[in-house]
Amino acid sequence: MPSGDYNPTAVEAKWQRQWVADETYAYPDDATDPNTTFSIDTPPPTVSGNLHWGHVYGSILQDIVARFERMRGSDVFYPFGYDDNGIASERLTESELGIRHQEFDRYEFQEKCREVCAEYEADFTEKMQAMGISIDWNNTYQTISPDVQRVSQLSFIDLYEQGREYRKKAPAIWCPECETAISQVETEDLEQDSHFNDIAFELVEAGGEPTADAVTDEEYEYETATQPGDDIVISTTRPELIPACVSMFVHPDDERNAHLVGGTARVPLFGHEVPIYADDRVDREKGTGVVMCCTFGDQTDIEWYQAHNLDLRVAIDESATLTELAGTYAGMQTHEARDAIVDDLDAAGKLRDRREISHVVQVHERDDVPVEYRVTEQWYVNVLDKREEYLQAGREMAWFPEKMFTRYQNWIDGLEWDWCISRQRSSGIPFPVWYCADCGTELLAEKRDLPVDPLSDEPPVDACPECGCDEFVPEEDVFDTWATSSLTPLINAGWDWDDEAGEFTMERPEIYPMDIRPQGHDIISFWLFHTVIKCYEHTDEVPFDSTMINGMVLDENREKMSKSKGNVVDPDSVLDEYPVDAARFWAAGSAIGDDLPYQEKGLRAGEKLIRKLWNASKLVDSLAPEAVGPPDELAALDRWLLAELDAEIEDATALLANREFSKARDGIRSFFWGTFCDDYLEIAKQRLDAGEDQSAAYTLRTAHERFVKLFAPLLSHVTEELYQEMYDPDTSVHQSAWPEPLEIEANREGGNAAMSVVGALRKYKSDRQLPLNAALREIAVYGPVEQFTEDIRGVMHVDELRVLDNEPEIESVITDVSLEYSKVGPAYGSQVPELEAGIESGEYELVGDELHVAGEKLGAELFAVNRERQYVGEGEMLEAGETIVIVVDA
RNA sequence: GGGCUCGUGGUCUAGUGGUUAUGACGCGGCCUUUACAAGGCUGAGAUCGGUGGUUCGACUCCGCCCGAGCCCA
Repeated sequence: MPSGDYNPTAVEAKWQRQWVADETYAYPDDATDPNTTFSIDTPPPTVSGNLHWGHVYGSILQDIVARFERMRGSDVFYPFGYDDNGIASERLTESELGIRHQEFDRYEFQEKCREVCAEYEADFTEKMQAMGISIDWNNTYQTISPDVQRVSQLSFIDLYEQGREYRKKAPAIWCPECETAISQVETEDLEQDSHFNDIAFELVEAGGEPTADAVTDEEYEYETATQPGDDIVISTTRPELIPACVSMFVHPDDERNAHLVGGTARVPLFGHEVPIYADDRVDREKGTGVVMCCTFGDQTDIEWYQAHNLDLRVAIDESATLTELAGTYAGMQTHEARDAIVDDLDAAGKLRDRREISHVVQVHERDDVPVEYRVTEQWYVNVLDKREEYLQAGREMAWFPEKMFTRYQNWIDGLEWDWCISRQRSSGIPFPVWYCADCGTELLAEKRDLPVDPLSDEPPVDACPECGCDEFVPEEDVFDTWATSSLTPLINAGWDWDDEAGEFTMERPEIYPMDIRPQGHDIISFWLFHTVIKCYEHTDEVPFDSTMINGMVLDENREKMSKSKGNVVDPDSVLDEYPVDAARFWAAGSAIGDDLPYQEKGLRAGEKLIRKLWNASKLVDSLAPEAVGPPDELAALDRWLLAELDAEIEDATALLANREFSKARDGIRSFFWGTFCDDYLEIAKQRLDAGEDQSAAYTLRTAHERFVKLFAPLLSHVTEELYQEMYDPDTSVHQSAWPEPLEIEANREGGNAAMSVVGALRKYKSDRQLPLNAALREIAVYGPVEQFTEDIRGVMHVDELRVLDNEPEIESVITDVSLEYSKVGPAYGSQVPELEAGIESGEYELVGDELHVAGEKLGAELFAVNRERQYVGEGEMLEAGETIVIVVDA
């Protein structure tokens, strides 16, 4: 039985261990009915570091949903995965061991990744279990495991067979540090200090005659080139790219330089001649109006390369080293070459100016190294051709909150590239592909053989079906991380290929499509999108019935947490100090989709609620220690409490079903604290102290058990302790049934009136600095409290309470007339100010139940008369809403 | 630069056209009612980011501006 102070440290740890040992949250083996399963597809955390506060927040929100749906009777499928293939995990391994992947044989490096990830995963698992998240620990996966590799390769082959993948040699975004292609979504902007270098190219031949304006433009820093041999000055932050220069551009509206179009210029130091074109993608705001195009400095260069069919001059290789094309600079790193070329330009008199600027560069998000653009052969998934269909797929999901669908829509609207899924990395899932050494035909593995590794496995044929050649080149690339982590619904459902039947199958068809996909709003665009479209292509079904989008966790000052700012909240130190249930209370304070600042006072408020629940439970247990059956007749106050609780249960259920955690939490909390503890419990205590009272005992236990259940999804540990101590030592509260309304008839109006009488008497005593248990000799009440007089008397220590049949002697003075604007507005429109002026100046009359003002007659429903009531009889009158309380004799 | 979201007492937050704007934390005052003083009662504290507009009426709808977050360029 609950006694003493609540000890969360011991209690929480006890249940956490027991839940895991008992497999309390295991998904039943025999579940087969899609209508009674509730499946959650959690995005597996990328194994790239330790658990952070954002994980804590997101996990708790998922867990609240899981616990709520479980109590509502569903077989909840709540798996857990680790995303441990891909660049993030490789980089973790490199930094953890202080190595570079290039230094090792591929398999050796993979082994090291497995070892490092295993340590991090074990630690992560321990922490998730120490938060009591109701994950089914029998259903876990790692994206690098052989069975997931099989799913991933099956997905590749299926999409290939559907004609939705292609291999192409094209400019791709490249990380020179990781030495791999990366996708657009893996880049981010970074503000960097740099220099603008004004470099003089030599005009070889103009395309036409310059206008008079061109030559005399005085606003311009440099003279316009008009004659062969004149300087054309360009500004660039990347002078090391001039060996890769293939053309120059001016804006079509640029009259000053219009004559250059069609001509050619000579690149300084390198001497090659490049054509000059017009293109409206030239930024006229920055630089000199003339720009160079190199293959490749940025995305515009790629667009120009494709639009104007330019040459390809590759001056930078996969490791950001200059190539032979760079002549004497070959072998230098880009930053070395940059300095050397600037020095040489200066020496040659070609450097006109050099000034410091700060500008935004595209970097790889994993290492902040500026990306390059390289023409390489990569695999792509078609996405651009089905935008409308994928948008429709997104529309078919329920979005919590709805407004987040816009993110998905904007992402699709802005798509410009197909999805590059190949990576030139060591540790990842291999493409199940070989190429004919002779004709290049693509040969895919047989589905039954998966997973395969082309580097060690043989292709499925002895000779090329196209040319008969018997030599094959294995594909060395591996899949992009998201090519696999976008398959989690299929991984969870046990998607596979039945070779005999020649069809795809699912081990757990009842969980697919999955009921909910929770995630942060930052990953809607790539992770959610990719998951929706890939699963949709494989199954012709949208993989999720609903998606729940949580906001970001911010620091106490509402700023984003980041290591560089040093404002990161460490979960371990918070959970050393506060119970997990307190963190759960804090997390449940979020409106879904909104960002939530970490607030220590939020955790303290959680602690207070836990303590209040514990203490109230102790009192309930001491007042009604044994289970009692329903009495023949429930007292009016008990019916009132249970009916009010019914209403709260209906509200809370609807709110939780709609993932409105904050409102559900605050509603349950304030009803429990205010109505149950402050109002009802004080009275029930009096009744039970006075003697046996089956009605009160039954109501106390019934209501309390329902509170324990209502709080269970939110405060999962303390409720488990209370439930098993007080109600059922053999069942977890989390496996018990969510409360249904009892639908007891009650005089709710009378009960509420009685509570306002109690409130008024408390205020009366408080105002007079009396103790709350001070006795009052006699009071009179005018209001519907007949059934509650004994309750009021007991709790407020009133000797005599009379209920008045008639309104007591009251003199009322009209203080104001207020209009019912929602009715007056539509009816009188622009006349409203006249009515208001009439009331304000007192030029109105009350005739019967009509208000005559400004020449209009307003019916009773259009206004209300406010009166100040003054009691003129014996004793003192207190206001208690509609009810009147008179303290006749204190 | 573009899109989306957010801006409400000192702090966090409810409130999408109509009384006196919700609650919590903090703050002031009072009260030992044997579950809880980490409690109870009560009080003060907000020109609802700014500015124009629509409307009889705007925290709420629209335009612009400022600030923050995310995504994209």
